[in-house]
Amino acid sequence: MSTARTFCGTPRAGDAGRTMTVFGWVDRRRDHGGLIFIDLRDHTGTLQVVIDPQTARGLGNAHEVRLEWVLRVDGELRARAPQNVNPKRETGEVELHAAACAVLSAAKTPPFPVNEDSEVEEQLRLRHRYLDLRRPRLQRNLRTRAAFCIELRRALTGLGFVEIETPQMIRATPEGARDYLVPSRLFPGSFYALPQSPQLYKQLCMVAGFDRYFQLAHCMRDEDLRADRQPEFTQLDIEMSFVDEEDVFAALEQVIPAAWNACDFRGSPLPVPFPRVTWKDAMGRYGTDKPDTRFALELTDITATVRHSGFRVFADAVARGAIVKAICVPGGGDLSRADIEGRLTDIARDAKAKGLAHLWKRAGGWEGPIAKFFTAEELDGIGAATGANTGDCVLMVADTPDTVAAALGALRNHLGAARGLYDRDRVDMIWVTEFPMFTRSAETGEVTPAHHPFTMINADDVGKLESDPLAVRSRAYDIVVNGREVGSGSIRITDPDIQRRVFAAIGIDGEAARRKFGFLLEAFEYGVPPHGGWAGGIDRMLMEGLAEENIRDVIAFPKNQQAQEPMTDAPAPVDEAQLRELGLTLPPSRRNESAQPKPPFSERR
RNA sequence: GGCCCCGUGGUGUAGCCUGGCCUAACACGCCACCCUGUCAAGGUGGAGAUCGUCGGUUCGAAUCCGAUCGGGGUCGCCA
Repeated sequence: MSTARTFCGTPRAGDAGRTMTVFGWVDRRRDHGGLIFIDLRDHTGTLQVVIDPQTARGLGNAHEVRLEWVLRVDGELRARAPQNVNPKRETGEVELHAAACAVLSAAKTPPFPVNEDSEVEEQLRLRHRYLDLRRPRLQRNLRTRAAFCIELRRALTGLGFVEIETPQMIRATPEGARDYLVPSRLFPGSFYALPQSPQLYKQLCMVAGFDRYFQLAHCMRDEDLRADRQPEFTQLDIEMSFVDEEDVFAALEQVIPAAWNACDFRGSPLPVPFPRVTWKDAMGRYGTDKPDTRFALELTDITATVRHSGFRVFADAVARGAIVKAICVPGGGDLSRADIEGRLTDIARDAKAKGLAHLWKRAGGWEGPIAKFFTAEELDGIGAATGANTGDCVLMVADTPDTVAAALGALRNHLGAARGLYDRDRVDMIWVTEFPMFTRSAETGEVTPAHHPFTMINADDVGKLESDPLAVRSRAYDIVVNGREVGSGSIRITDPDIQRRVFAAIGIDGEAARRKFGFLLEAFEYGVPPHGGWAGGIDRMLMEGLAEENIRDVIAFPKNQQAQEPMTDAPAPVDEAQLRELGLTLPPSRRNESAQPKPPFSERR
């Protein structure tokens, strides 16, 4: 088809009189009997094609044309009569009078509307993803995704970053998420793993002298899915040599806005530099390490105020070492006792809090079932600490610092969304810094790295590595957008002594370290530059930019919640011969499943 | 693995709480015919659903109960 092609969305009044050829899908048809209008669609928009008796010779079958048929139309573009102009349409001043119309492909009636973004059951959309992708919203999302990525590449390349591909089949590491494994044919019983991230390879690139690396890296993690989590996703991965945090921040504050602003996300540029909050402040003020800073509703500590109060629940808890914190809901006077003791208390309890106390500040003074337990001074103190005004409601939780943060943080997020405390088009992209180096695992009680074990620690805390590891701050940092973590990074350890002591803190001795990460440690013995980097979820950034609530809507061919792909029915059993070649045998209980593939989606419902 | 929500023609919904006027409604789509200026075209007529599945309660179940399957959200999990 070497014919010069005109895109459907492009002709304007000034093009009237031109003879042109357009290709596209039938978006709508309006058949008046003797006169037929067809709106032909491609990715640029739609163009009205007119088939009338004067020009319709040879187009006698035009009445049979249906939605989603693929047509080629040759004709003359004409200006519409003034009364026929459609101002709602980009191409509304013109129309193409068909001289010839070729059906390149007929189409079955689609299983759901393609010419509009109506709600459709997601499984059906995924089953016919090619039709879903043909619809306007996903066309926009994926084209924007491509634009975003090309701008990232442009900006990074302009800053001297080198794009390097790292392997997709690598050695499994037991740490972190569950690996997807790939069996080796030549070494039966041995497996590759698909990368959870290119972490170690990019550090090796630093050793290799590629002092500014980047990659739009595919990462695979076999964990349960969420609205913002797919088993296979894409990270903007960068690493830089001879840098500290400020250099990494500066690079990303240049690169991300360059791409973001080129996409005109939500109509406004990203504020630069990104505001910073330390992990400690984030936990204290917002109750989470990924705060949504679009609204205030901050946590305030009222432990001292209620320590000796007559409200025994608080006083006794504080005596046992608990803290008490509060959030003040502006205008929360409209929260009923049923609201608070129902939905809001459920949220607090889900976060392990034992309960949720509340006080209303009314015109006549403090009210609520527990108001009577506090002195006037204590109530004034709570009011002063929380900044409560008449008409507000103060919600309080007494517990361990972690539980208080989790409960009030969850309430804060809930109330922020439910009460519309922020502009929905606002985007807050912030740094969270100074994460703790280690956390204590809830179930095993073991000390584990909060980020990963190659993260450098704060120089001031080196002395605490053995004596008080949980107090050691790391040089790790996250980027958080509207309360969603989109990426994290750190300055890495290049000092063998520090690395050894960090491993020791998490129970990895020299022998284990050599076994697991020997290639990295050995590489570091040959001249390693100080380095650090960052990796961020492209999909999540696009979600925020495009205001999409689900990661699947920014990915061309995503998996469903069971990590299946309904279009191809992956994963699927394989032939016995394939297994044999790989030296694999399924346990008898699984053989039947293997021998009898699941019925295809169409038969499964 | 836990918890929550959803499942009704091709699509999206109503009906369900309070069982019987449901022989299941509406919009879009689909089919046929009419129609030369529409653009969410219009008009007339039509086809299309054993209400996810199985079981129970009942004289009677889309509706109540139980189980199960499928989808989504979430907690755990995601160094």
